[in-house]
Amino acid sequence: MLFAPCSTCSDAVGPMVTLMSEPVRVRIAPSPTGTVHLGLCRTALFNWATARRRGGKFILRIEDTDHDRSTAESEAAIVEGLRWLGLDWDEGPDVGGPYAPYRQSERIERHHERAGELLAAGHAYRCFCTRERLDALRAGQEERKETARYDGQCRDLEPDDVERRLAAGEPFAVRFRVPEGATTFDDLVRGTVTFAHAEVDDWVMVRQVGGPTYNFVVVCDDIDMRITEVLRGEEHLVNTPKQLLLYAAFGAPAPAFGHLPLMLGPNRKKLSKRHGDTALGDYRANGYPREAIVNFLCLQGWALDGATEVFDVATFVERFDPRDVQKAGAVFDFDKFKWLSGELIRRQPLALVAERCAPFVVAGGLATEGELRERARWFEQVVAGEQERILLYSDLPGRIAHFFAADEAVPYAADAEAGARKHAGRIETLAAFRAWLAAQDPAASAEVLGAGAKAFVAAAGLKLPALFQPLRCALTGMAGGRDLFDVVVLLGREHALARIEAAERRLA
RNA sequence: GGCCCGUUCGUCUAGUCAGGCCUAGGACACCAGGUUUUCAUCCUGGCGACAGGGGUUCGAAUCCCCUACGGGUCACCA
Repeated sequence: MLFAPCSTCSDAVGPMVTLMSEPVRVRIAPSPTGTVHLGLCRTALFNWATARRRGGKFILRIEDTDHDRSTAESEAAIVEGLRWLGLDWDEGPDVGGPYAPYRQSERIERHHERAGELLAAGHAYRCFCTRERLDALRAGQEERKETARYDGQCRDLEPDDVERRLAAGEPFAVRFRVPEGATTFDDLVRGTVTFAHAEVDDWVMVRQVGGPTYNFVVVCDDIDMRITEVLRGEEHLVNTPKQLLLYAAFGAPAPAFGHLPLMLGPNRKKLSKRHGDTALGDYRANGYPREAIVNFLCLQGWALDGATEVFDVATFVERFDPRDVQKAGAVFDFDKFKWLSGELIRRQPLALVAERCAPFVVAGGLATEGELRERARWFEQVVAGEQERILLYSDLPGRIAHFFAADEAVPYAADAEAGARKHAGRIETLAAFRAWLAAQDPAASAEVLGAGAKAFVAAAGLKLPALFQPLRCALTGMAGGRDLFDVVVLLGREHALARIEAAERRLA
């Protein structure tokens, strides 16, 4: 439908808006009960991409209805962690928005109000059953190998009876009255899914003590916040009929649902702490670039074109469609994650890599932040030689520690020293090379020194390793690594000479 | 156990909706070469999968059914 152009504000806004499909509103609704799990990050990423791609809104809502387990620290960690990944939200507890508050614990009154509506309309009923009775009921059902479910004892109490018990102050829970029939919905990821209502229990919406439960508040809030699409983990698939029934009871349009495949551990079960790190903070602390984390998370259940593995988040936003998401669970491949990390680091600008590595160098005790800043150009050159060799930012300190060592005490790795000692004439060769190096122009470049060194070796009638292996050990104490003359230049000639002289004693 | 979902190389996946373009493509890992003073990068090659069985069809990884296996979920947790 088209609107007649408004005379006072006649631009394209009116018609444009109506021509576009209704703006999508998606959300991520974590419970602040622990560390920021990678599964949450992926769900957030997919929802965020949905909103950004289609010009909609992405909302952060904190599900802290479990008072005992929810903490402010955890909420802060979620906000901080998701932002660190590069996600942003249009509405949330920290940024506000038109449907505030965005913390469920602050919406309790509204939930009670909504429960009252369902009670009044007969879609819900009060249940006076005690915990003991329910426990006994379940125990009996389990013993007879029956499906544990509520037996409907309070489903059709006489109104008088209810009044009397209320007046007597008997505590009650509110249960949803599940109707006969079945619920079918079109899952964005899985296609048509059907649940028979006989399988859906008359579940508790409001506890006797402790307030409204998840399945109830999530729907209340999603309705109030005008959520149009729900992308969440597959563990929620079985909750969907309960929630759809609630939308129907409220007479509210239901959002589209899409259930993402679970992220699995090597044991093919839900990724858990037992089989490696699951918290975003672990990867962050281990030196994974945020870009690699995002890229890898994209690859868990989704593929760009089946061939391109490395891509940026803008490309993901441009191309992501929940309908392309894989249905089967994805086993978390730690090796590939690490490979991707290295791949991303190699593509980053040198200055950025240096900046990201610096904290790890400081934490490794090699230098202070101030020292690195003072020698920023030098440090960048040090990083330059390692950029293509490290997989994680945290790999750097171990690889460049020798630059910070005392010349006479460069730690020699066993394989480096063994390689050096293979050469019988090593001491003489090193001494001769030291004399040669001392005679070179102190400002000579690595290229010039390298070419000169090769000529030196040839003139001495040696093979290249006869010089390079002992020399590499002398300068770096390592068996492999960057161009040796880069090391000489970075070290400064005096230090290089001192290290060679020390090696002449240490390798004797 | 009931219900629901799923099943392509060891792993992540393309191809499945619109059956022939698939003697099933890419990536990680692994193996073998090459490049490099060394290590890493990089290049080349190799290994390696449509869970099984029926059907529909001229033709099935793709559609249908059954079986097997795997996962999720069965709370007054979220």
